[in-house]
Amino acid sequence: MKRPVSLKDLAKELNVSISTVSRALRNHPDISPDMISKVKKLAYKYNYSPNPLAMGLLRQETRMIGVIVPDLVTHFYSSIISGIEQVAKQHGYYILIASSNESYQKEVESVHNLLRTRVEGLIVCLSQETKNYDHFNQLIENDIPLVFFDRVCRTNEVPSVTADNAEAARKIIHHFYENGFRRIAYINGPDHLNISKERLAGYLQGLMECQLPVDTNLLVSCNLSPDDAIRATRKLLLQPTRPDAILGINDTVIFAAMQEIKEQGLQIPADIALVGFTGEFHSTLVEPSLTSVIHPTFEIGNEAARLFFEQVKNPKSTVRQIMMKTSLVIRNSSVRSTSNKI
Amino acid sequence: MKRPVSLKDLAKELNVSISTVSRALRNHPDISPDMISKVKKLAYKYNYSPNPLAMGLLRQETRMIGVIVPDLVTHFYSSIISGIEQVAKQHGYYILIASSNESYQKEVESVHNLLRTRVEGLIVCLSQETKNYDHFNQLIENDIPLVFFDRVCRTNEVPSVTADNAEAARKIIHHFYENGFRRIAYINGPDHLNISKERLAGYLQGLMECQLPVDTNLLVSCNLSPDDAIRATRKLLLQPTRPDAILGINDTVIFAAMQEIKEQGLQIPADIALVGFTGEFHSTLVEPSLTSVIHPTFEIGNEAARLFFEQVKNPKSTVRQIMMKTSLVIRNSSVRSTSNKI
DNA sequence: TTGAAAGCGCTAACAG
DNA sequence: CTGTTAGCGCTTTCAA
Repeated sequence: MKRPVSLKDLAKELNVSISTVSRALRNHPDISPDMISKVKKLAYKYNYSPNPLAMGLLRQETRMIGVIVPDLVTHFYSSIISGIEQVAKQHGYYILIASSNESYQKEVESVHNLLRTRVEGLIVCLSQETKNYDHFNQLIENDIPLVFFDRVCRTNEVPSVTADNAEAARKIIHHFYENGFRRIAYINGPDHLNISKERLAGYLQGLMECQLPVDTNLLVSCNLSPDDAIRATRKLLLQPTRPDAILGINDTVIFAAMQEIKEQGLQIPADIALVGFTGEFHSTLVEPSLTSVIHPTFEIGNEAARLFFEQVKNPKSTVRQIMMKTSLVIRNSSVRSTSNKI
Repeated sequence: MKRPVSLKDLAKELNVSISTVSRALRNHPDISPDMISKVKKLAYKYNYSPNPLAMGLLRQETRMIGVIVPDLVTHFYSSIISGIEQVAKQHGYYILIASSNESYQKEVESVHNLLRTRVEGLIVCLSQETKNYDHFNQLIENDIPLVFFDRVCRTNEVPSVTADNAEAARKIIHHFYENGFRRIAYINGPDHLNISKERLAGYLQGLMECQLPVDTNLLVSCNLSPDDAIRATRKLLLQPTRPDAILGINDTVIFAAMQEIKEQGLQIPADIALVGFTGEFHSTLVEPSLTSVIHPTFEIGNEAARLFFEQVKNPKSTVRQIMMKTSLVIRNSSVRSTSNKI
């Protein structure tokens, strides 16, 4: 792999100085028009492009953003990443992606590795294990741009974009209620996550508004793995009076629940109705199709990136928290009727 | 965002020269033990880490790999990316991901952008539109490491890793045959893609081995979008004698077919059996669960990265083509029986 | 055992 | 209008 052409190479061939070439390429007013065109022609011929390492060194900027997500293979995250990438590209930035695999340990490592490679800042969704947030100190203290999305922390110091989780959960309860469901269970995620707290709050508020009693037997938690979700589902199904509807903290969890419910020979939604969160692609393909809260993932990515660039431009910019509206897409898993919806 | 500490900073604080610090940090034998420990202690205190831009400039290496995929949101690609990342990490490399969105135009742009950022090479899966391969000339001519996976081209000059598509398709035909299906249709992808050609070859060979006639009415093509797959499926269902089994070039296509078949009130597999390719995650969740050829995606990524580093180490290394074995996972969509499999 | 200087590719201030 | 010089952070001769 031979060296790409440099300004020096061009300068030598034209018998001018490096700075002349540099200036010509950037249309500096001091340079004569024919010098400019001569230089540009040669640059084009050798398809010269400036070395970003040299530029980075000079300007102290790498034009790279580090992005840390809990996993890479969920549609939710890949779609958000696409959204981030779009805005990054518009600004001439690239993104470096690291996956924490839902592990605190790996998240901490990723932060350090990314920082070592001199990304200009980080856009992060916390791992489900993460309860200690000290690994972000270095960023915050040094005014290194940082944005959280979905699973957030330190919201006083760090801008973030989240979905309106409480409102979404609240709407789901109303939807269940309107469709005749009364014993509504909730499979929650780890307690320390903001998404768990917010969705739980919405669940409780929804129950209250519908004047349904809060039955703690209908409230179970799981880590976000399918296996643990199955365990949680079993626990619910073992109740003396079974729930007639289940809300899951996300689609992965609710898919697992669905599997277990079918396994036990129960009908959805006749015996138990289901609603999920985040709207994974296959919601439409399962049988019955899954009612789900759709998150505007691509836009969440867009907004996160925009918040990021706000900080790049102005390190002391105000810490904004953006909340995105979700929408409830009603499919067959939560509606008892003869005329099925999509 | 203040500047990270540099060797210079450390040198100044210790009243020694920059080179001493540099050497001490790398345990150079010339440096006295206590100098070494003094330097290291300070470096640790300020958590110094070498500036990769400076290193890159010096060594002419960026330790970055460009990866171009048709899309980011399919499990198939994200899983391959994870596989690439794992090996890259072991070598201390980062990956820069670009998505072509199945567009030739965007693929060409991505190649140039990535090259501009001085990635050390590229790992690529061609977009479905790509028929002209000139944008890889620059890489090939300059011995810049390049590896293709899944959808490949110029296999004489460029190493690649693919699945054994022909064999996989052949096995599917036998599977259909053994389960009593005789009119086996195939929804193929764009003709110019190697995966289309290879899977078609396997399909034809399989038919021959089972002594089934080749009926060109049962052979349709589509671009890989769900909409076009639905169109192709309709065409098949309109045949005077309907196929009793359909093989799809990938799972996206077969999911679309599944939707359309259900739409028309036909039963799977009673009326029509289905088998897909690539084993997307939701194969197990659809009803009936989908028989599918599973690709070892993570390992494909691993191998692609290994081929990449072979070239990094030895630019003139032999051009190897790696073919990965697939496995046929039999589920309900292709088996007529009372006792259902998973 | 340590320091000085050059150079990787580039820009910008300062001279002509 | 163009050239020279210094410097971004680092390693590596060459000197001391």
